[in-house]
Amino acid sequence: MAENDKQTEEKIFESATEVFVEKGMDGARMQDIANHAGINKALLHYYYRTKDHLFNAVFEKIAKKMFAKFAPVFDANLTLEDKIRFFYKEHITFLQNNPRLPAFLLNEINRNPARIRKLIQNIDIENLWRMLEEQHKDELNKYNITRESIPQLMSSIAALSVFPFAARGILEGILEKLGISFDDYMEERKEFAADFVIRAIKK
Amino acid sequence: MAENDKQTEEKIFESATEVFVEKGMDGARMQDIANHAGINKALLHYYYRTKDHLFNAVFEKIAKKMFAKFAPVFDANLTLEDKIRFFYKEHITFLQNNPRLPAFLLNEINRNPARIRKLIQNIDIENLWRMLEEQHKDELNKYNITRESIPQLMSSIAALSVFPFAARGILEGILEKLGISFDDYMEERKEFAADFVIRAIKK
DNA sequence: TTTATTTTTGACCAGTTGGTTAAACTATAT
DNA sequence: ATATAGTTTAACCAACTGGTCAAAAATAAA
Repeated sequence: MAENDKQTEEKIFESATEVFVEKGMDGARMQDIANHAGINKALLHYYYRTKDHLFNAVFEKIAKKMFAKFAPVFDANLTLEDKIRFFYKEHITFLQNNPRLPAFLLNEINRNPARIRKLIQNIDIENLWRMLEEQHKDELNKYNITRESIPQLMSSIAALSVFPFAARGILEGILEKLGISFDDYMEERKEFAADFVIRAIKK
Repeated sequence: MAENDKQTEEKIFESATEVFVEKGMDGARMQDIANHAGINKALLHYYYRTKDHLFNAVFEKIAKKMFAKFAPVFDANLTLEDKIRFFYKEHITFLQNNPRLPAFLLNEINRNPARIRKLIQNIDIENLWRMLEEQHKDELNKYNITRESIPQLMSSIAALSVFPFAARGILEGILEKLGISFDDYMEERKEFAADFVIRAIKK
């Protein structure tokens, strides 16, 4: 019964995602995932042979979902500054809805760097730079952006939105003492980060 | 024999640090730590009653070491811009020598946010702001820094140096395709991050 | 040397974990 | 209805894990 199949398999996948994201690969228990899905533990192994298989399926989906959020920026028909503003609005909103993803991904990537390599291989940065150069060739001379500085710039842009979520546990503690909620801080950040980057790259 | 005591206890602590940082609390095995220290597993429990005790000791020491690196910036007798340059030089050099610390700390903080709260409570941010205001009262009007934007600014500054290490697994993969080594990227970053921040805060 | 104290060890244990298996159940096809 | 194939379960297992304990070894005190 393909219908029920999908239901069960999906239920397993969703439960696994929740448990893995919260506890990490090492901390997650197959029994937890089974309970969470309301099924027998053996059924997990029926659909996904091992814990590793299940984890890899979950990890790959999440990683792709995360990377996909960076893509739209490059084909949007906007000025460079508006692209930056657009990116932070979109990306931070996405992370607000999936606040545990950064910490999960960073941790698992660190635990097994090889796993992410396959996904990275599909990214063509040279081409990315060419697109950027073409789309903004007339306004690019107003900014401190060169082909050489792209890695530094890109990682800085990502850092400003990803880091606060990855470091939420500390940040929340500090903000609390100042009477600021993490949500307010993050909402404010959409604009702050964009302004920050724009000023930093302006000649 | 207090002499030998210290030796053994220290050897355990160092081994535990290495294993915990590499594998995390969940991934670390007491047997691994014992092997690493060249002693019997029961001896771990003799000095540190449980895995939790041992982990907490390790975690607290590392967290304090990490936070301590932020402090010198506030009492150095330098202009604001030089303080920023000084910070990145010092902080990134420290992380170059302890490249796994960011991922470890972020992960464990995320796994148990309560643990870090105690350490944060000692930080007086209001006082920090007062110091900054006093030390740089004549040059502060040249920058876009207000009491309200301090959390956004501070977290941004930290993000630029910490994030690349936390995301090393991804970053290294991307840099590799461009023929850049992580070490070169990180060395370059000491200056890039400082310039980036300084331009971003300048009026 | 003898005694008392501390440090270190090997053997062991109970609980947990990922994974297996044979049987029961369900749905589809003949 | 009955055989067939796919789905789900309860019971089970071997390996592993943190932790214990009594005895041995090493050190200090008498």
